[in-house]
Amino acid sequence: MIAAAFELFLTRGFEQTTIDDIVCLADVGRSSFFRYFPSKEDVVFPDHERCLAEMTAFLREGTGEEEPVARVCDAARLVMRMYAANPSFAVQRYRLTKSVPGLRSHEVSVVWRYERTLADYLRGRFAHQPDGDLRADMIAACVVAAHNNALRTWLRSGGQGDISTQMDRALELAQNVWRLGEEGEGAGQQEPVVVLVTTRKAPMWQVVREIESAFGEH
Amino acid sequence: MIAAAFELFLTRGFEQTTIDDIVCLADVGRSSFFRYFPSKEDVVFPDHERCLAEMTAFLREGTGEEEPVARVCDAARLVMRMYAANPSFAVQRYRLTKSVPGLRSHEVSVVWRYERTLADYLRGRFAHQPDGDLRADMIAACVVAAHNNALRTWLRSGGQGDISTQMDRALELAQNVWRLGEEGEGAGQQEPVVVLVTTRKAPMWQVVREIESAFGEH
DNA sequence: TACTTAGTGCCATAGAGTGGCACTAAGTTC
DNA sequence: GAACTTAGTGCCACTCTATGGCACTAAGTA
Repeated sequence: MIAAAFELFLTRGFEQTTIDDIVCLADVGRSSFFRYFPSKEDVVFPDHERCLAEMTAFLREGTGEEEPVARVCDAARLVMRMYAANPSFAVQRYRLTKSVPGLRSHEVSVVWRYERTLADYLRGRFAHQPDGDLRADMIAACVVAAHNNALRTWLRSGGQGDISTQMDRALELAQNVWRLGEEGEGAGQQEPVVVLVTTRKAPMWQVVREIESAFGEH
Repeated sequence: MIAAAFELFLTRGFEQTTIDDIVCLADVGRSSFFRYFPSKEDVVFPDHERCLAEMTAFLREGTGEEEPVARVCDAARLVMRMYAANPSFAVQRYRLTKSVPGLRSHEVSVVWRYERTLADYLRGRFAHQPDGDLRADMIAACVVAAHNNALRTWLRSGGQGDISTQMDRALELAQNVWRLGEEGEGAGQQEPVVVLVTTRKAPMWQVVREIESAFGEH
């Protein structure tokens, strides 16, 4: 059915293809189509449901000791692998999705479910932190954006070359942004820290005066 | 029509309400409905199209001198103000959207258009930077996530109190994360900076020694 | 042989969304 | 003032998605 659907979608277009056309070509009954795919759009994304379940399981099976951001990055890589497992199919689907608004919005809501899955995991990990929910949502959004950026770059190039190196670069950037953020805030609230920022050109007497005023009565 | 639709949606449910029901109650013709709203879902989000146009215009009318991240945060505030202009309507819509999957996915694709608008603006501003597109996508995703987090918190509380303070907090966190990221990379390469990190408990002689070693021959 | 159970196909139905046609009300041109 | 555009509206017919009910087959089971 998937093969038949794609053949028709790519030749005569998505809207121009009816369910009847597909089931005729695939030689199955009309109701069988809807038994496997909830809607016409779903035949274009047949493996997302399974991948989403994998991601949920992957995040659940952690020990709770892992670095949270690294964990969601690894979870995002599951989606990447699903695309990379079948490059030509992925590229065909990308071109189709790009040109059909209905498919695009369907894909967007699928992506949103991935993002919610990641965010819910992070919310659990950040439950103790102040602004934990906010940070969780932002990090999840960041990771998904990085993932999609790398994925789309690869898809635009026709599925040539290696995705994983570009994906690593993108996810690493996301990870760095949030690693720096956590160190700066987390440690800062436990114990007061004095940070002096100046240039080498500053005269020493001025540096010493700034230190004295920062330390106060000490 | 909007009032009639919401009255029916809230009493008997979204799926249980047909277009005929709405146009009967509103006393208009059936085709008039589709002349104003492309789909049944769109009657729930009547002002997003206008708001999206406002956001596009706001980002276009900039001089190009503004801090990019601050600019997209201000753009996000346009959406907030649209919700805040009519709190009771916003809360009704929130409860409706939360419970109807079809409306939820429709809202998600609307949010996606906002995110793309912000990302496209940032891509333009970061055109010269390495990884500009990637950073643009991630920042846009972050800002949207922060905005939605604050907005949903406010909507869950029933639209009570002031959104803008919570929104400021959320957007400021997003801004800080990306400001720190840029300073660390961009400014750090232009001029060497000495950063001294220590605690108040450290004895002064040790602080001075660390300063001397940091400044070296100076 | 009779009885479940999963999988399938066929049929009827509701309802979304599209397009065509006619009508009205307003302004416009001659 | 009469004929003519133009926007806005209502009505109607039609296509297609999606749902649900019913019957049939095949395979295993008592």
